[in-house]
Amino acid sequence: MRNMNSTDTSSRGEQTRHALIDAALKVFGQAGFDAASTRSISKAANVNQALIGYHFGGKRGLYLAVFGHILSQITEHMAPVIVTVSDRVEGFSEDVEMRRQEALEVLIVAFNGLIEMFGRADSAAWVRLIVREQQDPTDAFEILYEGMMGRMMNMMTMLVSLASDLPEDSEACRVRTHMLVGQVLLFHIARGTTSRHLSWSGLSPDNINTLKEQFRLSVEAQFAPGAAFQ
Amino acid sequence: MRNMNSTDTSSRGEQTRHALIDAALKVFGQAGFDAASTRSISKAANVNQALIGYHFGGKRGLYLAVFGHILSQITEHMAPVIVTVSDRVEGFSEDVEMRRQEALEVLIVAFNGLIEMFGRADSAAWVRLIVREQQDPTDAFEILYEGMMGRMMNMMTMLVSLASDLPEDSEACRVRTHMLVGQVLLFHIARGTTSRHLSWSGLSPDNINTLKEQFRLSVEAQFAPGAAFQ
DNA sequence: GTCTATAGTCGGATAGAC
DNA sequence: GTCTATCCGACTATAGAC
Repeated sequence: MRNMNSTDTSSRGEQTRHALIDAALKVFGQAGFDAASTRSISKAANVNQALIGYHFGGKRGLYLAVFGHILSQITEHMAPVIVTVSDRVEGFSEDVEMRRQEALEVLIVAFNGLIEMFGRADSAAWVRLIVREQQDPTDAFEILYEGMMGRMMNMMTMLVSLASDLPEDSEACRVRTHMLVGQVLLFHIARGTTSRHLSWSGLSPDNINTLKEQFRLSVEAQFAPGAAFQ
Repeated sequence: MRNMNSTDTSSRGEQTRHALIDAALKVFGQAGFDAASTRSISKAANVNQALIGYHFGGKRGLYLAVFGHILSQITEHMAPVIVTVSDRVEGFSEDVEMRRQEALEVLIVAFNGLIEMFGRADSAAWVRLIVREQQDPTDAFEILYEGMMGRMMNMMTMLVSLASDLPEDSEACRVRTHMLVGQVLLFHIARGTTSRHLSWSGLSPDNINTLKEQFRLSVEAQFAPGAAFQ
């Protein structure tokens, strides 16, 4: 029954690694790096505490491995969105007004991808970890930013530029892109205020749809041909 | 030289309390509740470690006292804004279109107050603490929400309602208000991404002005009479 | 109200048997 | 690769002198 092939991803060691990363994601997300103890993580993973040292070199190594895992999950989810965007950008019209309209549509598609990703049930733990890292970024944040987030921000900036009159490399364009991201992400970041002000507990599929709908309305107004989007 | 009056706010004990709260604000903000040690706080405050127990009952008590301090600072800063808003709302025109325009102006004033408050140099430490509490709120967050943030969110919601066709108690109105807050706050919350994507280190007065300017443009577009703000 | 000293706890790491 | 046992440092809280 046991598979001796060392490349088998279900070998005993691999199972242990997976169990630890999975448990660490939850425990680190819940408690933060310092408050999370290796004892509680190993207990949640049903694995011996000493194995954290063996497999990851220590608590910090496990933490970084968790971010590697988050990166692969985000990449997996956003890859199709990025492909769609790339494809459609290539086919954009030569006509300025038409291109703006096309870019706006693609922009909404891209942000919907973002909203859906963070609407996934298992993303709540990621968000906590990412938000904590944002406060003062360490190597763990580098993994995410270099691996995916930077690319995504640049893609969004390009779409904002194409959907407006702002040059892609202008500060205004980047600021406005950041603001759009803020419109979406605050619901995930500021759980405390969200749940009280909106009486939303967590983010149900209904809540996600409301978010997408209201975001679309907001963006369409901001990028309307007549809008003072200079 | 020494003042024996027990109501004197500069008595030795008061000085100690202040020094501890001040140091705790910085250290808790930097490291988070668990990673911050009472030793490092008392050292930063130039005060004996045992005095945390004496004055605040323990580490947790000091943490709550810090939030009380943040609340008083926020209240102090936002009080004049709230007064201005209240005054101007009372004088709003009967005419629907005019009132929308007036409400939009006041809305921008209110948000500028928010932007300025979080632009203050000393607010960086608050933001860290507030963001951490948002993840899973405790008594400390209650202090802020009950004391100020809930009131502010309701005020913003009222202004959004008056500046649009959305009923004040509708979900859409609250969601859109939340999105506006997100547009502003992400710059403070997501330092890691902000600094990389915008090449902003911290938030200089120039950055704050850019923020206010771009926010105004965004809001004017969203609330333009022709906009699909249903 | 302040200080020193310490009790009591817990956490991360690791040696060494299997 | 896994497990037990343990070391050792760091932490909070507090007793008790001043």
